[in-house]
Amino acid sequence: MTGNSRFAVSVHILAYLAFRQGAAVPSAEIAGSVSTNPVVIRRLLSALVKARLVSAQKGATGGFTLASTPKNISLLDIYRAVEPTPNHGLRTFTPNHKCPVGAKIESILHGVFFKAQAGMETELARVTLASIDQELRPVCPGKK
Amino acid sequence: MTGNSRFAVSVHILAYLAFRQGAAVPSAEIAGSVSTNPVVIRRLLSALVKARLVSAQKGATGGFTLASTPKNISLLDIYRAVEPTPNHGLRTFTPNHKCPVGAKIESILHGVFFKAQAGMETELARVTLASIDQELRPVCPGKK
DNA sequence: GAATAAGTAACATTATCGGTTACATAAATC
DNA sequence: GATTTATGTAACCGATAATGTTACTTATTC
Repeated sequence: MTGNSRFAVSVHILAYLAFRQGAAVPSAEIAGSVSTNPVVIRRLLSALVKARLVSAQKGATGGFTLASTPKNISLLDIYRAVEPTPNHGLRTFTPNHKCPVGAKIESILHGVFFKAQAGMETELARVTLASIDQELRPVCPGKK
Repeated sequence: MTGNSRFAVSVHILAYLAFRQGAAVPSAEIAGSVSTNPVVIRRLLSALVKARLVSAQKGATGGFTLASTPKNISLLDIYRAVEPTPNHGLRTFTPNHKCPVGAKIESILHGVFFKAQAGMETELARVTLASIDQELRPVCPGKK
């Protein structure tokens, strides 16, 4: 969870694809739902395609579709596809190794962050696209 | 966990104070261990003092000391003191509410992020300054 | 009153992110 | 096969945020 909206938008994208039930959806349509530029959507979809969560079809009648069933896609899958390796602020953190504290704190912090990250990912792994789709659908049951 | 190093540096600061065992430590000394400017340290300490984790003393012989024993300070306490309310990228996320997906996804994501955050905080709550101090100390057992 | 140190405002620098334009590539339809 | 539609990316701009730095005020000790 850095400060960006990549993960949030990506979940929105996949939720939208699930909602459209297998139709080939162009980036412009998704952008309309997210309220952003189609290129922003395509950038994220590029990562999601590489992670094999989504399939892309070029050309007229082309667009994006889910690569597996919503039940088989967890939010952790999405998170890992679009979030760069979490650095948790250790990017610019270079303590003074001549100090006994500075020398050891970095590896200690790595351990802490690893556990914190694992705790978060456990929760993300519990949620599937199918469960989100369920939350989404009841409100508009007749949608094609 | 945003993208900044506030939390990492803050843990370093408090670990340093624990290591110095009750001595009044000036910001310049801490800055030497962290390898940064004393003002950066004081800025974070300002938040830590407000959260009652640290006491400050002005003037000659002044400096900072822990406000409670390392055993009673968890990393979650530190996290909450220095990290602004986590927004997880929902800051700039304003989907199209006219779309059935855009209308509901925001509250769904809030729920997801809340759970993910809770999973992370549970892990941070498990770690105390005392346990970090223990990891730090064996290497230089004779330090005053 | 001299020295030390916290507290804080102000500013510069840099990095990152989101949005945008532009263009190449590919596929379907006429 | 030309037109249309859509993905795939590169390139750039502007806003925002984080970090470092200078400078100055306030408070305390000696």
